[in-house]
Amino acid sequence: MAEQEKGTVRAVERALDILLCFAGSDAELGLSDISKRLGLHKSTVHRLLASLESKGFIRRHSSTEKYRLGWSILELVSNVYQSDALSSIVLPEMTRLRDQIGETISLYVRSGTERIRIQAVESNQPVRRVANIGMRLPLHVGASGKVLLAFSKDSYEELVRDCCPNDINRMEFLQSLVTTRSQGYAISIEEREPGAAAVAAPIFSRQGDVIAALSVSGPVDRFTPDMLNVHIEAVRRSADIMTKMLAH
Amino acid sequence: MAEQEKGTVRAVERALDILLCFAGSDAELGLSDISKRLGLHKSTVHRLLASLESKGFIRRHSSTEKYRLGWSILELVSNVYQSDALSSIVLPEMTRLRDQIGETISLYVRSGTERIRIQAVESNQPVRRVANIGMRLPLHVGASGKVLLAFSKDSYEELVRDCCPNDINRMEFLQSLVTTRSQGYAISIEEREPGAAAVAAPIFSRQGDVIAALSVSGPVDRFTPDMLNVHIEAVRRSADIMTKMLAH
DNA sequence: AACAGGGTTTCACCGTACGAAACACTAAGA
DNA sequence: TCTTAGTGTTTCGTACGGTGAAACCCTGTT
Repeated sequence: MAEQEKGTVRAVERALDILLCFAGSDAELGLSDISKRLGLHKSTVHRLLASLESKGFIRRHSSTEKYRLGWSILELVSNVYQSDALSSIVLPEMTRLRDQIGETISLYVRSGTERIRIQAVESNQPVRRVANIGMRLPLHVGASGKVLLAFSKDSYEELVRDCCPNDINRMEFLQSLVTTRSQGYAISIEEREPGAAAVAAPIFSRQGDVIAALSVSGPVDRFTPDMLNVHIEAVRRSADIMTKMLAH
Repeated sequence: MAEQEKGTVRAVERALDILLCFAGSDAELGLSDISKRLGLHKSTVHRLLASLESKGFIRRHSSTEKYRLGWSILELVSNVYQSDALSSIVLPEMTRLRDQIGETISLYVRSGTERIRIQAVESNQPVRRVANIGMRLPLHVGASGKVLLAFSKDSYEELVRDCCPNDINRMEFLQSLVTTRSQGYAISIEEREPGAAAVAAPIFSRQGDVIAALSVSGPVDRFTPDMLNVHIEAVRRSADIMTKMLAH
């Protein structure tokens, strides 16, 4: 479990860590599962779960008696999208782009040393990229990660220090960012995941800051050199349209 | 703010109450807004917000400096749907029903004395019902509420005690539940909201418990007596199909 | 019967969460 | 310019709330 930051409430952080145990694919968890996972005493977890349950963030399944996420999360999710003009404004264009090129479209934002997929429109093809909203991915690999970094206003020193793992060649890391920046897009061929490829381009705010990466992704065998050029052209055009949309 | 329950952690409940301040349409809130709304001291709210922010449940907007929901909510929402077989399994049938009759389709579950819309497929018509997922509504009014109550295994005494407000005629309340139960569906004509009408039917679990209400809703002028019969027939058939889907 | 593993309850204690107050900053009004 | 109002941030003493430990309860397995 993470160390407590200054000015925060330990009990609250612990409760939120419990919630985040469900951020993966675990549908339900028992009290002991959580206790072991977080290294907290059973009675502590019991109380924290009772608190989460009292506010509807956790519920117990009627037959298994194990804990699941509650409906309060749903109450909040509408607000996430309402308050985030970005993903709702650009959704129609993402859908259009998906229909145009037939691959899965995703929108990523940066959060510290990671990127989060905040919106996605999946391909309709039988074999497709599954794009779970809310998923966190490393920034240093993948087309979208490279775009978010390359167009970031942080210095290269900061980027290397914060986002480049020790087992990666720093010069190559930087070079890929420089390349991405001059090209205006980034490509990833099985860089993050075997069998998957992606092309990404940056979306800018009114002030010229990169605020998101728009990504086209799919099975690598569909990303032939010819198709790659088509995707690059399309994703860049759409990202430009979105940048303009967000300026109004 | 609600009283603290036994066996819960006050600090955690307070933090979750802060999160639930965003369950409405407030995109962003200031520290003082929250402090006033919940009756908590500013420094308390400050600490709780720092805790929520440390785990990504809250973020501060770069220009306004006010608080908004964070991306951690998105991380959890995928799991809500994955772990809730109900809404993902029945979504295709909801979409088909929407395409068949052209009105907004919603799925509600009961949570205490309220119902929550856990899934929705909106009409494509220019004038339509907007259906925010996660929305909480009272159980004692509206077609879906009546369905959830009428087919509940709770005794009528319990239902009246828990769900019937004091300013409502209890005999009429009970009578509407008895009617709903014998008909197998419920109708609401501007009962919950001016200009809106709905028809709802129950979805049952394998064990015969009502687990959700399937609702068709739209502008009341479109719910003529003829259309009403069409909607009743359609929603009941779909609810039956869904009940069978969930049995496998 | 014993054991394991799930969750629930009780209790002493101490350190964590709290409220109060001061502080810092900005904007608006006189 | 000064004052006031309002926002958020920091500091500090204290008491009570959160904690871990242990016992307990229940169910299932050997």
